[in-house]
Amino acid sequence: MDDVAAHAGVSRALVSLVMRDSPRVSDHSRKKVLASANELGYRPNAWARNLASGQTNTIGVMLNDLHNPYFTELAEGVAATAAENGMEVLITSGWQRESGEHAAIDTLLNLRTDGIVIGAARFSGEVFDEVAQQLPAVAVANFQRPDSMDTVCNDEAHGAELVVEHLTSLGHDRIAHIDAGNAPGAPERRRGFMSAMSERGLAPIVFEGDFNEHAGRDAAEQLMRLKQPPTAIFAANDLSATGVLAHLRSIDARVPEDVAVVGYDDTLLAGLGTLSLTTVHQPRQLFGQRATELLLERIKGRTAAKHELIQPRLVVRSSTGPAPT
Amino acid sequence: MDDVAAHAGVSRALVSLVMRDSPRVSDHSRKKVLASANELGYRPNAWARNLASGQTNTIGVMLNDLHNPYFTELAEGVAATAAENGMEVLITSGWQRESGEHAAIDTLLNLRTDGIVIGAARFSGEVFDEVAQQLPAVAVANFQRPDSMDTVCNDEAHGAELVVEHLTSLGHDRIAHIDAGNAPGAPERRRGFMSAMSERGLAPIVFEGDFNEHAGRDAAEQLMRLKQPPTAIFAANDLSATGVLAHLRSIDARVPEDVAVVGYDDTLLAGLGTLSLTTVHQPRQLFGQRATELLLERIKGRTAAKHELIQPRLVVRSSTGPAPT
DNA sequence: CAGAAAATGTAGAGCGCTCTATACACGCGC
DNA sequence: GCGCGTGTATAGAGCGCTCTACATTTTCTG
Repeated sequence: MDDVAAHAGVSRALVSLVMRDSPRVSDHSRKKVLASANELGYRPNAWARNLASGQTNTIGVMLNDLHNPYFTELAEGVAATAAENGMEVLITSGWQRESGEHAAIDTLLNLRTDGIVIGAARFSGEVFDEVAQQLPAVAVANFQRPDSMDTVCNDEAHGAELVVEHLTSLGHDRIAHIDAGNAPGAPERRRGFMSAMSERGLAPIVFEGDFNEHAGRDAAEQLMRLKQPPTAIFAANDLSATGVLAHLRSIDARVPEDVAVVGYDDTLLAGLGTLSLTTVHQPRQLFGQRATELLLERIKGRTAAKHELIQPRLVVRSSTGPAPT
Repeated sequence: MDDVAAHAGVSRALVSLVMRDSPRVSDHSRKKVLASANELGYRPNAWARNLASGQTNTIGVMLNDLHNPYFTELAEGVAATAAENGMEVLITSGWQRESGEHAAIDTLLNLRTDGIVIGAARFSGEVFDEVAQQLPAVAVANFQRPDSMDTVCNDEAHGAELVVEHLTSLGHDRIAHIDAGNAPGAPERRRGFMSAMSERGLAPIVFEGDFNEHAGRDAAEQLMRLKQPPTAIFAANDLSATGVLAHLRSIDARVPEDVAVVGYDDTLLAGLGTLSLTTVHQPRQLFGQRATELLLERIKGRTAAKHELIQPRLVVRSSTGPAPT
């Protein structure tokens, strides 16, 4: 910076003002400085800048798992909203290990970004509290709702209810749900399914499963061996639904004529022509947007915790149809 | 840091040594300082540390697109190798826009991370040169091979050759390739296919396509309307192959008895029981590992550019079988 | 055309750390 | 008792920037 100042024949302070786009600089000086900077290949040092200014203009995003589209779309929403507000985004990932998550959050805390978005749920409540105590933070898709930070969640239960509503309106009454045990989000989906069914006076059939294809296939096999097999199967997620479809195809059951199948998440899979799966869509980018907005409020000084619930919507494709009569 | 020093009754320099795990500190002092730091909730400020030390102990990873598993697995490989070497990883994404890529790389350059891994290919050669001039850098999956930085590429052509070899060994001789125009990697796959075919004295059939399901379906439709339809179809990637499968199913052609189908990339899709696609697997984590290793060499002072080619391997599943006689 | 207000530029004290040089204490051999 | 090496601790000068307070110049106003 000193070199640029000398080259342009001005003070270091002026160069600093130019680099920060201050309006307090005349056009003439600005051009002169910019030209010198360009000529010398000068680029402000972020570490020095942030140290001196005490702020980073950066939002840290800590993701549990980069492979999961859920989190990457969340990050995309954060990035878009951050960009609108002139902030940058730095991402760290826990690579699916809890130790990794701790390292990732530590990196961000050491960096003292202006705020942190946490897209992961493996931490215990105390960790959330500890993080929140150090920096403005908001957790996404975390069902613990720590009161020390804001949260943004999808209304899983409502998604399940939408499915039940859709299927019953098509005349289905023997509806089975293949769940995913205690995996994140699964208990909420199960509860939503069960209460939506009982509200309609229907007996909820729940089979144990998981968030993968194999589990879907196994559960479907058991379900179709029942004396009265269900006319509709609501799988834990799209992948699990894929397993269900595979089994149904193997026993020559027609979809949706004999059995209707519903997934959850609206992943790439669901949209494939071969599967064309009715599923529940979550506006995942919106999660990132709301999270960032809440974070910006926090950065500006709000302290009371806010908890938001985002509503999913049903995407009807050709894996569901009227119940067989 | 001053507070911790005062609390522990030592100098600031000693606290600094303790925080950096220096061996030059007695056990007694170390414990005392650590206890004080813990009590006061002290956490070293990364900005100040990096500014003063002139190094960041951090590798920056710039990805074109976080949604693409290709890049996220690359990043995972980088993270793993970086961790082994005691370095941290910070990720920025270009969100599929060129302007985004520039912002992402600028963030990293301003941060002056110890090195940069670039997992994106939209830049012009000059941008690569400019980046390489400022920081040690390595580009992955970039087919331009700028001589200013190291590169790690997958040997796409070889992957295509593996496919041809597999199919011809099964007796296929009318093999069609659905390509993906000039999308990254596609020209290399096409060239590999064509040369492998001609080497074996076979006429390469190439149809225009893209890296998506729709293109695969359209091309398959045209291919199967030929007077002599191919007995094997090698799609541009798994997604495109999914489209091929969908069309074949719609015209009741059996896979692999009537037509063999091969994808590329070995994504989640290929492994699904319903599709069970023979495909080409790329060791994507290995890319990240090699990239990081090259980068560490650069950081240590190597200046001559290295270009590595990583070999893919064929994963045979049930979408390929002996050619119909 | 004086005087105030606005516009523009500058000096210099930090920001929170690292790192070189140096100090001090201790035990060793001669 | 001296010099020496070894193990620990410290002082203090930066790292490259920002920001407050102030200086200087230009413009506006009656």
